[in-house]
Amino acid sequence: MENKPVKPLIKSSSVKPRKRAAVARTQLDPERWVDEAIDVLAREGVTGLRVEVLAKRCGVTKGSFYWHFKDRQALLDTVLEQWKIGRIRDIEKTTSVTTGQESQQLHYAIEVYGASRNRKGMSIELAIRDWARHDPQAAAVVESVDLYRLECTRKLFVASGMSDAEAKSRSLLLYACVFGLSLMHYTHFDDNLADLKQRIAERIISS
Amino acid sequence: MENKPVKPLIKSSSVKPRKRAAVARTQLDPERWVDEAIDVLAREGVTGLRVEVLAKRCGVTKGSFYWHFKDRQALLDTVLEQWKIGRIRDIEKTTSVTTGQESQQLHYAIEVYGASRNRKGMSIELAIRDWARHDPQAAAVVESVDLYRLECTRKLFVASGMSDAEAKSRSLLLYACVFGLSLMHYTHFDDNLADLKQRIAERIISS
DNA sequence: GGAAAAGCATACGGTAGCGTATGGAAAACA
DNA sequence: TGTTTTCCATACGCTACCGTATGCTTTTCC
Repeated sequence: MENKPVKPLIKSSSVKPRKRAAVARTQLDPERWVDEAIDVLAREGVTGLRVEVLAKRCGVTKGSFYWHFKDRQALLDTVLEQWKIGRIRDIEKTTSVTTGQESQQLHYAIEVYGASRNRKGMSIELAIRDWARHDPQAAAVVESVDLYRLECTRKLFVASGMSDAEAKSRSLLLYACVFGLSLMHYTHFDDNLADLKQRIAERIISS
Repeated sequence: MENKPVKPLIKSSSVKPRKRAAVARTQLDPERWVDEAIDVLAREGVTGLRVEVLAKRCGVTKGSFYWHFKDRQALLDTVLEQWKIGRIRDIEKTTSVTTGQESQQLHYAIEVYGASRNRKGMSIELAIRDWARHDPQAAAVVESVDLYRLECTRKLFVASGMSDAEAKSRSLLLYACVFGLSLMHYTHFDDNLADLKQRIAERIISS
């Protein structure tokens, strides 16, 4: 008995090109909401993801939000789904091999996560993992992403000549270390962190 | 111009033994509040740490809370401080060496954090680390604990015959891996997780 | 150009949370 | 026993949220 119009959570990205590109009254599509949501998520965690706060960031009121989304949970679902899609795409890009370069590829994978330019990506990662501690749905998404990642790097280790069991353990060690490092505060542990990281990467990858 | 009585945040644990051990109206000391707070923190994170919720768990109203603590922040401060003290004490216990057994000690350190019996301890750890992402004060506490831990295991690696630089990198790798693993969802990655963990521990510790 | 739909604003009711004010009961003290 | 502290309950004002209802304005479509 829905008396409200059907609200596509993600507008079928097909058509409906808006005639006016620049307009006073901003026309929002759900993607905009999701983008802002992920930004807030990175900064404040899932508990900071509040409808009215988001609306203010978008320059509208919640009247708009509740037109695009059924409720707050619907937004959260979309955020999770979008994150998952983005991660899978990213993993494939990061671990696509040019045969014989598996070691470099693995080093690159580590580097990517540690890079300071990727701070926001890691913030999202951590926020979602914290979210997953209380939310089964988020946990399921994290698990699927984890398994996909682990599988991709496992293949790289195997391709570089390791046994399957060893490759699996290295794969797990790699990601555990990457996320663990982003969780720690070790800036003042040593004055040559680059060397430290280099040694760690070697330990994870080299035979 | 404080018209309120001075409220010791942590009661000078000296005296004032209550005559009646079992009494209808529960007499609460701040320790009780902190214990409950840490429990809630483990379950729900710092944002779930709300005064009235806590009061209900203690079987009182917030009137009691605001007698023991100036405000919510005062409780949070105490929680952080108590956690820090507990961690330092724990680290010393875990890494106190009987010379010649450094390797075993390091294996034990890894095991302790991964153990399922220690689930709550790890939940607190993760909750506080997430807290530290938004709160400089929590970040400072985490950093001091991290540096202390890193230093303790570093000594163990050195004692087992490694160079200082190598010991530092192993120390960092050890804790990063421990925390990283607790952040991941890899249960279905392999059907022999014990073997996987064993290999990882070896990789971290052995020369 | 007029009807229909899309997109948003405004206003409302309701809950949960923080912190204060104040009073009352129980314990300690004298 | 009477007074003073301790400790807690109750009641209040305030803010930040969520979700709904309703109406206004702009597009879209015929």
